[in-house]
Amino acid sequence: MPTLLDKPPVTAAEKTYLQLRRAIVEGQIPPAAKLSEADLAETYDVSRAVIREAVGRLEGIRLVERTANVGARVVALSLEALAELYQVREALEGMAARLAALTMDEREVEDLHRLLVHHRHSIKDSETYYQEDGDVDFHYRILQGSKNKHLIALLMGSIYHATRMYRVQLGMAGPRIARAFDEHHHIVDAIAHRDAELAEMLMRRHIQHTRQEIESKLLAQSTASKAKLA
Amino acid sequence: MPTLLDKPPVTAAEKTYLQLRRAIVEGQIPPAAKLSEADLAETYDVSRAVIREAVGRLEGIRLVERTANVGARVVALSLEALAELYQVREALEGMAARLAALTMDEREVEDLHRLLVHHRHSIKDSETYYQEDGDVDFHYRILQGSKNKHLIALLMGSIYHATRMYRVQLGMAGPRIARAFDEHHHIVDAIAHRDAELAEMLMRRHIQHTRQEIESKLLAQSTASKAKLA
DNA sequence: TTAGCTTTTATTGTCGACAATTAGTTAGTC
DNA sequence: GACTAACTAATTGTCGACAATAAAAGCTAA
Repeated sequence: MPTLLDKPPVTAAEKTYLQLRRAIVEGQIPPAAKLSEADLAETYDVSRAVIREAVGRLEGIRLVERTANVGARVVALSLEALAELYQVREALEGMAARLAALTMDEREVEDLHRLLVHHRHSIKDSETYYQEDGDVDFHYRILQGSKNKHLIALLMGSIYHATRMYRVQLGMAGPRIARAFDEHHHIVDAIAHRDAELAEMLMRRHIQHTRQEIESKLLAQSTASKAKLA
Repeated sequence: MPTLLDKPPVTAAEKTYLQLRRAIVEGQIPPAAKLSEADLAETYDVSRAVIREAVGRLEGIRLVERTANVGARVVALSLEALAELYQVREALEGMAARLAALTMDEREVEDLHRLLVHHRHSIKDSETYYQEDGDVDFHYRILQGSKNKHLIALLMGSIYHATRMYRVQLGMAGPRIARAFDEHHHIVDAIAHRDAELAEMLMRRHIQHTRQEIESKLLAQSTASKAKLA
């Protein structure tokens, strides 16, 4: 998965930020967990100042909530927060698809088609191969095609991490394969035809479906844990 | 203007953050200016650690860009950055209006109408009274009506500050009065009628018009400074 | 046993100092 | 005069220590 920071980190704070972000998103540090600066400083072998910088940045991308004089905590996952996240994502990625339809050049569109062909082969060869990476790659390409750095920073610097966090916690292998592929295909067609309106609409619908999938999984999980109590 | 942080700041870092943010948005610290931690620490009578926290937060809301080992600089204003900002704003506020149409209750909608009536009187009594505040208040109300905390945080915590910064630098007194009022009115009508689609469309168009206004002002200003050289 | 108050402990916020890096200045060469 | 290398100064990044605050623990009375 390409990231905004493909360059190696320069400062210890940045390196620690990346490490912490990964630990949170992948679940080593679970949702709602309290973050202790002293503990983390020991774990990562840096001073507390470095941890504070890193945690401050994690707060900025909404993976962490900080309370003055109390400390920082990983955000808790909830249906409400998920809905809010996906409404934001829908708006931003809809706009990204719209812009992509207007600004992507022929070669970029070709690359996108080629990516789809590649994904189709992956689906046939192995249903577990390239599932989430394919989806992420697809969205990444559209986003780059938007040519809007602000949009890119918002989605890749923040939204996508939160999205991934839900997936990891729900043990989701990746997005729906066949239907998602169809949706990808239609989106690319709209972009290729420079139909910004349609591209946006299809992307937004695609995001809505993804949201529904995660919501039902989250509901099923909380129902299952309730059944355990009975 | 109501802010997300109506409570007085608890920590020195937060207080300094608010002060710095204001200084940047209102132009006391101009765009592209280099920020010196030592100078700022002296100016605000705090330690450098406090400044670093505050500047880190300003980076998180994209008012400041930081380079490792070099320092921080207020973002430069440009046509390109303005376009990107407004594309993001359009997507988010369009979504906010859509959600407001779906979630605002009758009393909230009434309050919104009352606000419009109040604005109409302000326009008649004095064309300079409540111009920008009215617009901001309007958008604030819609945003609150969306009931999406993530959306609210993005717009009020970041986007609106950048928007204000452009206005201040361009010496703009506020938004277009008569036409903006009409647009506000249509948006409120759509919300009152629970027409989410229309509310979103009208809000997005409203934002587009605002963008065009700022762009032409920015162009006029850069043309004028070029004419001075000749 | 529970609730409220006080004390203790742990943690966060801020400080000044040292280490590391970059930008600016100066001297030498062509 | 222009360019380059070396040196110096300024600034940023990180450190450990102290101050301030909240949470936890302990004690007492009802």
